[in-house]
Amino acid sequence: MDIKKIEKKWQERWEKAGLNRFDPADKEREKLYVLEMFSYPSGAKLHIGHWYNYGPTDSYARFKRMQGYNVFQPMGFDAFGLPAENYAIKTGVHPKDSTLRNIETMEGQLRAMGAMFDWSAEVKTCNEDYYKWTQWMFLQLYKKGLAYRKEAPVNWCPACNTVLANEQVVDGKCERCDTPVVRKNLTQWFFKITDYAEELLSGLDGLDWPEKTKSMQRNWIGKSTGCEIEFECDNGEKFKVYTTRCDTVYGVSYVVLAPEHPLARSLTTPEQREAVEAYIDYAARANEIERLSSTREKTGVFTGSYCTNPVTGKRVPIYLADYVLYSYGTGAVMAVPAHDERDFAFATKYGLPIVKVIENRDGETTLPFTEDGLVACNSQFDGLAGEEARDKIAAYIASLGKGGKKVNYRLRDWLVSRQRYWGAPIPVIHCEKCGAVPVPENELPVRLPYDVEFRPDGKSPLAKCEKFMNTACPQCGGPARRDPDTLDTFVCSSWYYLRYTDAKNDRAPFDREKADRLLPVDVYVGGAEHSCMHLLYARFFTKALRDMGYLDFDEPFKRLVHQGVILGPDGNRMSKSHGNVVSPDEYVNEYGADAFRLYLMFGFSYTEGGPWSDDGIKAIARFMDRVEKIVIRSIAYSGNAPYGHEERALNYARNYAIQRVTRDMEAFSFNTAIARIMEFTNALYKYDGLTGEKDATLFKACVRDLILILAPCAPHFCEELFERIGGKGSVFDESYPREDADALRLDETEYAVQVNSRIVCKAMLSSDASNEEIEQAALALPEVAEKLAGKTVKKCIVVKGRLINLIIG
RNA sequence: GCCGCUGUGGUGGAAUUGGCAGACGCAAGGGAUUUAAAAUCCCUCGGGAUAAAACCCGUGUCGGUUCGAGCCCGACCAGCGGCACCA
Repeated sequence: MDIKKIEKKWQERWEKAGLNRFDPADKEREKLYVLEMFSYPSGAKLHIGHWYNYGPTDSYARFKRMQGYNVFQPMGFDAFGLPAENYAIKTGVHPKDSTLRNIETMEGQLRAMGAMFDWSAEVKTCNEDYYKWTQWMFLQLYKKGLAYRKEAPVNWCPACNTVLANEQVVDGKCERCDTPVVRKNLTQWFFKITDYAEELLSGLDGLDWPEKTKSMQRNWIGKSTGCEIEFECDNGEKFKVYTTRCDTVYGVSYVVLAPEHPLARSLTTPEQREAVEAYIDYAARANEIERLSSTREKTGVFTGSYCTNPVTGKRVPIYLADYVLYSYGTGAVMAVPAHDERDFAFATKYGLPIVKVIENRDGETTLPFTEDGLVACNSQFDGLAGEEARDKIAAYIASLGKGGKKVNYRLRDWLVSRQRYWGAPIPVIHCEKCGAVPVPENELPVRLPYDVEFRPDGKSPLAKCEKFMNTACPQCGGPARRDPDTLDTFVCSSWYYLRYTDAKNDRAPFDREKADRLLPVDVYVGGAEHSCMHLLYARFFTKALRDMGYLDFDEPFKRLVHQGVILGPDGNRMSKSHGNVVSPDEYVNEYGADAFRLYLMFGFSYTEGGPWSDDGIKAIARFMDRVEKIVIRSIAYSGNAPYGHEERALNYARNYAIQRVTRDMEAFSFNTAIARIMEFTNALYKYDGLTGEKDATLFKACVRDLILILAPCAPHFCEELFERIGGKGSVFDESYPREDADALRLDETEYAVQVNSRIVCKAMLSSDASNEEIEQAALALPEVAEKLAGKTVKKCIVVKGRLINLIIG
């Protein structure tokens, strides 16, 4: 078979017949939205990871199409982002030019793969017709109060004199120059994802996602139930602390505010002023490496002020320490050194009292004792423990009007500003009179200018482009400046699955009816590295758009599958620096797209991945060769043998294969699906090799089914074979074979016969025998009789169709 | 430190979810065909023991539950991934 020729032939036919497209007019077939995470065009070519993601998933989509679904499988490009910009900085090639060029090659390669992508729905996030709507999304969130601006610390590289994205910070250092990154306060745009923390958490329960991914998201959201407690300072100022251990409130020996806490300075006494200022300065300068270290010694400073524990009435000193995070809870904690390791370390260092108020129920109480125990502090709560103690004490605090139960989340609001060029400009205008004014929707898109100096020199690249920056305030008409920042690329990818449903719409980001019809995505396939970013952001967008009335569903991705990672032959992640990158191209050239896809499907457990090895790729070519040969042989097959034992065996093999392959394809268990197809092929060879008259009708029907069940996994190849045996039109317009339950019902089943749980022999027993009959048959076996000699059967276990176990003694 | 996952032949990986461990392949060895090679086809292929069999051992380690454990429970070891001063 001339692979190159048939690939081209069928790809053209599919395109012409519109076979790859979702048919919106067809209301008969049930829709099925199969989505692969779109491509990131940072390199010019498809790598094995793309193939591994898209090839097998396309086979799944084709399989579902044959099962009668109206399948929608779009593809596009996540085209904004740092790599293109960094490449530009290095080489001088404009990000737009390199990106569009990369997209063009990748698109060609994706088409050559032979996947049934619906290219009529293609999106490229860097094009105006897309980012216009990304900006529109920003404006809707802004209107809804879900986008806001505040000053926040960002990663700053003092050597490059620029802000870095989180992804650019590797082990606390700048990825380009290895300089430790420091924090710097800048005014930034945020999305209020925390408003949805609870729903993002509870919504996970109903999703058909890998448990690992769900637990990562749960962890990331980090719900914690605790208690807020208000402390009043000597000067009358009040602040709240947050604790999950309000049962230890009787043991508070000091309180700590984060150095950034707004009361930090006002609570400082004149004598402490100098030390406090020095400490605040020190904390602000602490670099990422230091901050990341949990073994770092605790530091802090006394403010000079005191406040009162509302439960005990005791006065305790107020400290500042950077082991308290301003961004979590209230930015202030009560310190109970006896029952918290951090407080214990701090109190020990600064000579603060350590007061034990919880006793270990089962043994000695060695401090710090951080587990649940009995309250023991001469209070009305003595003797209570754990949750009960916390409930009662929280209720008591609430009754004092000093706080009460409170839920907190670890999740932070999403910082979306980037001081970068290659992204969607933030559609906001800053006016001296009116402040931050959103760009009116009818003025979108805010175009990203082409001629911009994007080499880093400490300023946002767009800020240096006067033509871009200078504009008029939409509110007062006076001179104003545009926001010089661009949106995080994750904003672009948070709604692309919606745009696919209506990619050409120039009046709206998507049509509600179309979106509601196609969504949610039925199966979403992509790498696990996006567990806490993209997948969480996309869920947030869906929920926010729902609440704004643009959608009618709660979750974007019903089922999620992560393909594994194909590593280099040395077991390391493929990378240029490791020198272990394997290119798919040479294999695709030599063996063809189908063989390469088949090999990826057969050689790995899909969700596991593993080190690349081409050991078996020849075997796949051999397998395809065997299939082709038997198909050709079947064409001239003749014979009219009566339906006998061999025919039944062949028909069994056929139906067994259909049954198992159907199940395995559904489960993304591609390696076993192909193993079953190989077995069926072997059965055909076996039948063919028999002497005597053959049943040509059966044989041809079997060969036809072989082509059909293999078709999703080797599309061009099977189209060609289907045509050879006289099939009309596309094999993908055929129904996927269904197993015949009768053919799978055998008269006799092989049983493993055990005596005292050890296998004695095997026996063919009637399939519809009762347990008693099976037992009798087993007892009649000579091997069993031998073991039984003189002993009695105490128990008999029968597993229908599998084994019988006689317990004797 | 916390959370999660994984551990099966020389090798990639299976195992109907508690029921014959090692499907399907690869590699290896032997044979057929061939002047020869490639290709193709057939046989063997977890370990031990044996002339061969019966038999014994075997799913990271050690225990447990069960008629029966790769699968469930407990403790540990190793590797991978995520989070990490979240009060």
